[in-house]
Amino acid sequence: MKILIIEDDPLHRVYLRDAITEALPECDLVIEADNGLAGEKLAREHTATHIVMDLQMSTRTGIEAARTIWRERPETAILFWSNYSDEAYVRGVSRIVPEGAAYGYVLKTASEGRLKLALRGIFIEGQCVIDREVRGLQQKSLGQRGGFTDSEYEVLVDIALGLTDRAIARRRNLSLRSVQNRLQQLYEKLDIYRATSPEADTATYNLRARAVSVALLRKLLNVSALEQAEVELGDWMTRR
Amino acid sequence: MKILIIEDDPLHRVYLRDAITEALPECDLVIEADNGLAGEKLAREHTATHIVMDLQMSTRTGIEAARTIWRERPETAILFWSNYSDEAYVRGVSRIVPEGAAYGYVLKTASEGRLKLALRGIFIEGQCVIDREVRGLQQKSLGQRGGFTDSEYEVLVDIALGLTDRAIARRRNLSLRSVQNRLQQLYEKLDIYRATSPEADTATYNLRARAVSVALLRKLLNVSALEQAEVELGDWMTRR
DNA sequence: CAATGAAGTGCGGGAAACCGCAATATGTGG
DNA sequence: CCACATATTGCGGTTTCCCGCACTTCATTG
Repeated sequence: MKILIIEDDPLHRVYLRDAITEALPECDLVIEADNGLAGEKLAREHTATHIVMDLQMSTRTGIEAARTIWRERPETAILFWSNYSDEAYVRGVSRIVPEGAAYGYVLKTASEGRLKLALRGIFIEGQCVIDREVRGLQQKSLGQRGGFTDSEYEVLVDIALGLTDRAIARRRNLSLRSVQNRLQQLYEKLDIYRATSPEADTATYNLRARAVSVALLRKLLNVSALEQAEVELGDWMTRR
Repeated sequence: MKILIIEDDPLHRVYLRDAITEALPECDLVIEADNGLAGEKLAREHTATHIVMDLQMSTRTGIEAARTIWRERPETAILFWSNYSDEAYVRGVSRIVPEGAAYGYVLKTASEGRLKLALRGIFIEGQCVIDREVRGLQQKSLGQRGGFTDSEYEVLVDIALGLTDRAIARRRNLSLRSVQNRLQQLYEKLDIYRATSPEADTATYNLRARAVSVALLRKLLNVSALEQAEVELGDWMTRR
């Protein structure tokens, strides 16, 4: 059994390697890559089917690497081992996981025991192992209560990129008014109103800018999701 | 000689401890804190004058911790050991360093040799040791060329928080028009114009939203700087 | 099939953002 | 003191944002 580690912090890499050899004696080979791109390459060369990776790497995000790897071999088991439980990451992962693939999401703050348990669960038992902290987000983001629909998330990203209502309408094939409707729902759910307390003589917040701000502060968005969206936007702009 | 480590990642903590004991045999005591708040407390109790800390911690940012520590004892030598060289961090640090204090800024990607050299330079020789990658930013941010003045940076933060022009004017004691002028300079420097290529029939970007976006993408702003600014804004709002 | 509800669209208007122009500080060096 | 650059302010006007209101789809359900 062969396991591929994709992780850019060398300290975390040796920690992972140790945890793996202890938790999985049936593993006889551990390969390592220190960025997403190299990870994709190694996965292809070794036809790796068991991978542990960080999200948030320089040359290629974990999400991106996982997507191309899963596109080539959807049965690959991947454990995401990440510092953060931002909604943007969780949403990004659950958006790309193929039907029936075994995967996991555990935080780096988890104990060594939890990590080892997840390793066995995913790679031996073929289960999905998701940390409780992350699980909470996942529920919320897919279910209704307080969560966001995909279309709301879309406009959130679009205004975060700085697009005008009109540009969003063009991009998403909607009327201007529909875009504005979605924005209003978004403002509603983000609770942008309730803004300032005392004399409401003049508004203190620009709604769209404020929405981006609170989305960032509440970890609904993060910068690497933004980077991703930026290149997608670039594609779209040149394509037309 | 006593050294205080403030760092939330346990792996990095032991790595640091090892590097310190190897590079500084004259050091006979190493104390550790795993967040900024605990770090402040330990610094006070031990009257620590030699500190190595991470920026980017949960309970209290490195910047915040350093500020209170330096306020109490400005001659403290602090080495910032960070993952990122975002302009927001560099600007934050150089904003709070007291006159004549020894400090350093080295990236976690630096070799162990560089780290040890910095440790000796700062704690023994009383020098300032700043990594080249960081140095570049520092030049740019303080000097003119392409850099931002403090007032431009201020409005950048304000629009990132979602404030309206009027609200910014009130907060900074300026006229509405002055705020708008600063914004235009900001847009100029961020190169927001040059935006879309072919048919400029309608604008594709909302300037203020786009400005925040590119500032984030170019690491002129980051989320923890935003969080910081958000609480300052909260203070200001209640105070009036 | 009628009823209910959710999402999209058009119209209209008030508020904010964006910006050119010009007058007035403020300040720095000769 | 004057000359010059820089920053601030006011005015006016266009564009975009924000949103209430009314109408249309379209799907779900009893």
